[in-house]
Amino acid sequence: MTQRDELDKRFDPKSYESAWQRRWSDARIFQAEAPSGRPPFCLMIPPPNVTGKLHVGHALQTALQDVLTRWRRMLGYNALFLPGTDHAGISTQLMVERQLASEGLDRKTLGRERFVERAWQWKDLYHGNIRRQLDLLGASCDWSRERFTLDVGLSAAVREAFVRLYREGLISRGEYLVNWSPALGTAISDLEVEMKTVAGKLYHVAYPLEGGGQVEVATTRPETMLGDTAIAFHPDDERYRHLLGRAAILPLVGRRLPFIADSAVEPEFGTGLVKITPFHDPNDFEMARRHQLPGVSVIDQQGRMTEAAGPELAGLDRFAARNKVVERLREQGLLVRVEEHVHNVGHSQRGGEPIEPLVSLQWFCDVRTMAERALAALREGRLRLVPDSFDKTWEHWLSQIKPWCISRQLWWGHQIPAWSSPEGRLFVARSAEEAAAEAAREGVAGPLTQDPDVLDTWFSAALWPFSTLGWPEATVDLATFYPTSVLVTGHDILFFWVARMVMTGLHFTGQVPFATVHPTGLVRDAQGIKMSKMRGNVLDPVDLIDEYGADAVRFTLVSLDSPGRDIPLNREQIAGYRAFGNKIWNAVRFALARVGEARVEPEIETEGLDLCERWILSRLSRVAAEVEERFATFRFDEACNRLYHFFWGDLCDWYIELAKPALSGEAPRPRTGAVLLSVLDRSLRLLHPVMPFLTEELWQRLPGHEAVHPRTICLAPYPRREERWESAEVEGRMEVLIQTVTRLRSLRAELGVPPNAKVTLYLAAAEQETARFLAGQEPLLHFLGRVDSVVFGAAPEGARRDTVAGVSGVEIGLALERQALDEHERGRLARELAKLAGEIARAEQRLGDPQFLAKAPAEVVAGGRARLAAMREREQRLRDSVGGA
RNA sequence: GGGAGGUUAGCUCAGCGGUAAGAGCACCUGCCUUACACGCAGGGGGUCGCGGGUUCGAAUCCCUCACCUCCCACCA
Repeated sequence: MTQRDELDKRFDPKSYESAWQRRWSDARIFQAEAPSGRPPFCLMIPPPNVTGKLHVGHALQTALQDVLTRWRRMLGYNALFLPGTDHAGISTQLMVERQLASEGLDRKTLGRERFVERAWQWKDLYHGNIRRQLDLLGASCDWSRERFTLDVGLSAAVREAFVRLYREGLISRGEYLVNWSPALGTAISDLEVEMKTVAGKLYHVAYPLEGGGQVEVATTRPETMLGDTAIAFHPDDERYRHLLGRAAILPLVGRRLPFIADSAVEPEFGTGLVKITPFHDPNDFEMARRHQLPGVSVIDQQGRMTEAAGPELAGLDRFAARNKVVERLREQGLLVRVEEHVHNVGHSQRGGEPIEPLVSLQWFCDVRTMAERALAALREGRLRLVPDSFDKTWEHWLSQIKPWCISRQLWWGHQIPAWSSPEGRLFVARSAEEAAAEAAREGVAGPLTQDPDVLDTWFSAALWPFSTLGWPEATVDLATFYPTSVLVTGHDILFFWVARMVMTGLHFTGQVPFATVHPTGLVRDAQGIKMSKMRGNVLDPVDLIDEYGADAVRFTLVSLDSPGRDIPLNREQIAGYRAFGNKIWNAVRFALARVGEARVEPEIETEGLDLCERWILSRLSRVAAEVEERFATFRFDEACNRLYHFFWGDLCDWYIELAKPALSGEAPRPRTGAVLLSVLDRSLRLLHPVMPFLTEELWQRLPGHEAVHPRTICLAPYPRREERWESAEVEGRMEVLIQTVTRLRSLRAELGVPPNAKVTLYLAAAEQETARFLAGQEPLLHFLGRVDSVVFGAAPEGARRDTVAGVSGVEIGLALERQALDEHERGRLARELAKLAGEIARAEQRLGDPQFLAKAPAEVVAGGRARLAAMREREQRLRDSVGGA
């Protein structure tokens, strides 16, 4: 693509991030093919609210989705990351209503048609925001395939699905008790009800018995008693059995309440008698059905008392009515007592107020058989949740699923494709024309009116994996990309969305819509506390990107995705990964300045290379294998960890340092520059799915990168394991060098040798071969250990000596002027000695245990012996140091 | 009431039978060593929630308890 010249000393993500997103977009790099000869990889975005703003949870999911997509794309898949947005019925409608209110308007006066127009304007106004934010994050979406849940195609899919389910008898309309949100003015599904623990009161009320006497009934909602139609007790409850066939008189109203026996009653609670209010309590509704009891609606859709509640209360808010009822009962001496009572009350998730169970005419979807198939899919392994910790939750929820209330009394959404005639005949059809035609066929005259309700937003979301690809039409996209590959989404919408997609997917396409689901945790603040506006601990991804760059934000989020865990996000960590970006930047800057005419080589063989080059290639192959394995198993945290330590530890701390003498001509080695460039090329490619911008920016500047891919790193092959590069022997030898240098540095620091002091290093190795090897590394020892001369052989009397940890038989010594150990150092050595003595004792005991020798594997025993020997050697050295001072 | 997960360094978390327990950040010491002070080198710090058990060997497996999170749930 485009290449710029100088690599600025300053690492500034802003200088290239948005530019690359634009170039990728202009070049249509992320546009998927259909049809295609390549294997498909397809991932659908969980459509965010079209008028919303992305939060860090979205950023996390998007980053993970994009890592998977970019990784597969680089592996040669025909990758599709399909973006889109959701019309989000309730919340969008609320936003538009709020806007209207600020203009002194409300939706009722505006009328439905104009209100919906306003909502579309609102949608158009905000629509671009989501894309802008996804672009900032670096999401490699195919925007030519963007969808919106309320667009023409998806609306057609929704009507098709509805009509089919209706004709199959799985969707029906009826009057049932539903969760009603008075604030929103609509029914909501069970999932949208949130239980909250509240401190309430339990009122004990005396109900007079017909023919004298009274019984005591306990209730938390006295206002509903006006709708009582019976009193129930447990069938085994001896105390009340004699009441069967008798009746009580409802206070304040005077209605006759028969007694019924039902095992749903808990005899231990209260008095063991329950007042039955069929139309305002779900239990009572069920009980009333079992006993053919009538119901009375005493609360309306605004949460106010109805005429049926009597003239005094009619029109009063339900909570005001509660007080009034209590007052009247007290006056009449029927209030026995009131106790404090902590209990759970269902609240409307969106509206926030206590829901009111009430009876209304709604549409329901019977999902039992679909749920069974969704359960079977998981049990049979056609669907996998990774991690599988949600399997049980899935099982539990789906196996006791109840009908889904899919109608909403809103205006923004998919209007239900059902029309009724003046006489009330119902015609469910894909369009008004189809409904009219059907009515005509049936000889029904008169104008048809469409059901005013809209569908639950999750109904259209449930079709997302296939509706976005053109279903119900048999499109090329559908054939190419369905079923999709992976779904990544927050575990909080497992039931709202994932389970429903699986159900509808199986029902309409016969296939699980995705083979694998990766439920992510919720992003929390640094202390692990949920982010909320009220607490003021919300981090806005756009701010974070502005401050640290998208790559750092992505790397942080992705590296925190541990299985089944929530994600604690803090700025320090992001700053740490921005520093990693800076490290990468500078490593490349170093290489560009030093490699001369060398170029990236698409293929590299280890023949003729020196140890250092063979070592870094061996490490590179291993990290490629590890990363591939971790990506494939959704261990993004571990993948990031390996990449980070490989690049910073192996590549920068060691290889680049080791390459310095070679590149400056002090200790030339064959092809160091080419290896360095080629390793950087592969490293950038390995990192690209997580840090797309930085890696593209730098990769484009590597001389010879065009040989890997002519245009972009996005399409360059993802590096894989190269077994021919791997060598345990090479890594073992390098380990000797690394440990020797490390020990030398420690010794210098421990002895307080100034950085610029002239020092002679004495080096002795027990094994000939090791000695020869170290002798060959002399120039590197000078450079890395900052010593002036190296003498091979035992250190002279009086020198400070030490053994190299982890490498038996290598001894180093520093010839220094004799000086007394200071207190600090003496203390340190004494402590180390004591610790070592303890460890030696433990190791000796273990190795002396016949049980251990007999039962532990030979390698473990051998390893223990070797370690013991090394510890004894070190102990001796330490004694010498302390004693010799 | 049922279920799931957690309790490891000051903080946030990895590790989940092999015996010296890891990372990042924070902290301490010394360094602007010719890529990087968003850096380099060195270092301190943990009886792996408590108590039992299994095992030659347990942070890792089993059990009890404690505390914390979350999900589901019709004691009015």
